[in-house]
Amino acid sequence: VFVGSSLIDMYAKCKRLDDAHRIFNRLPKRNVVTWSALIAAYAQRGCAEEALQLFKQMQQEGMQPNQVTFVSLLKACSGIAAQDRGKWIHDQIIEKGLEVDLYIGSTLVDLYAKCGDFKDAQVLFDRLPRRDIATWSALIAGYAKHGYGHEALQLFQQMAQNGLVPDRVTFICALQSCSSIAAHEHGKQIHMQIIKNGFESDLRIGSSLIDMYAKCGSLENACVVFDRSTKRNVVTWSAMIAGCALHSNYSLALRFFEDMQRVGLEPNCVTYLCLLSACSHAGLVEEGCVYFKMMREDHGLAPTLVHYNSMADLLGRAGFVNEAEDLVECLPFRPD
RNA sequence: AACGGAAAGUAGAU
Repeated sequence: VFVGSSLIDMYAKCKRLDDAHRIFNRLPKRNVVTWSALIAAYAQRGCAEEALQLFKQMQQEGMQPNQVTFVSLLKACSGIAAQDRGKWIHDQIIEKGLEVDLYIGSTLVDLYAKCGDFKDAQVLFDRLPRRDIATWSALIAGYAKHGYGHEALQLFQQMAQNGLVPDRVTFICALQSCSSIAAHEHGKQIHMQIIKNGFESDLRIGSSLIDMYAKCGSLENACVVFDRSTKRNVVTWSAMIAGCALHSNYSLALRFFEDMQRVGLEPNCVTYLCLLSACSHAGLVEEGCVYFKMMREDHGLAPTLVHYNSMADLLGRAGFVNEAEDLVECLPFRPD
């Protein structure tokens, strides 16, 4: 049973869910870990229906779920914002008296927050006997995701008052909260805390900082963060190009686009989207068309629906309404 | 042997 469960986990972590399920079907003996491993695998890959289906099958066979099983099931529900299904799982958790579990509590907060039900999320949060940094982050991220930047930042401060030290995830959530409401001063303060906590060289924190400053109106500070950074990857550069686009600074965007290639980095789909956005904001139709071609011809990147959308935006903004219409009609995708 | 907070950081329109 141990070997079988490990095999399922291994195949799942190699993204080979079919093989994981095949192993599962062939096992002569299964315990709660075996079931939970496969349910977790589906939940993590966003296959909520499969996870819930397995749970029903598990119950039919009389196998009792444990904390881990429930956490994975809740995650499956929150992944597709299925509050009704989540509530159904929640009821069973209450029946078993498992709501007090730290992981289950945090995942429940995450579920309600992701679904935008802040009333239930808050009530639950308040009655949990144990909370850690992930519990707080789940609520903060939920508020930030739904555009409640002020509430998110307030919680972030409250968390510190409760003696909890933010980690990378919490900092990124806090920075995103600042971005969403252009809270420049809060952003600067959080930046100082990041330095104090030694996270400034983190790649993800770095691009979040660039994004935050640009969205808070300071392309200058975004450039300062970029210049001071010691590690940069394609996301760092793309965040910078996105910032230039937001500030309608096409020439600077182009300079970053060229420099990133000079240091040996390949632009990806998002990089091109940032660049197209820069062209669009600057009204540079010809340049935009050049880059649209270049992404396939020079970098082997097939334009996706969002790239076509961006081109339609570019043409439409510049007054080429007919051309934009033609583009939408010839779309190799279903338009959204 | 299985589990929680980041769409794990960057992009369009509104």
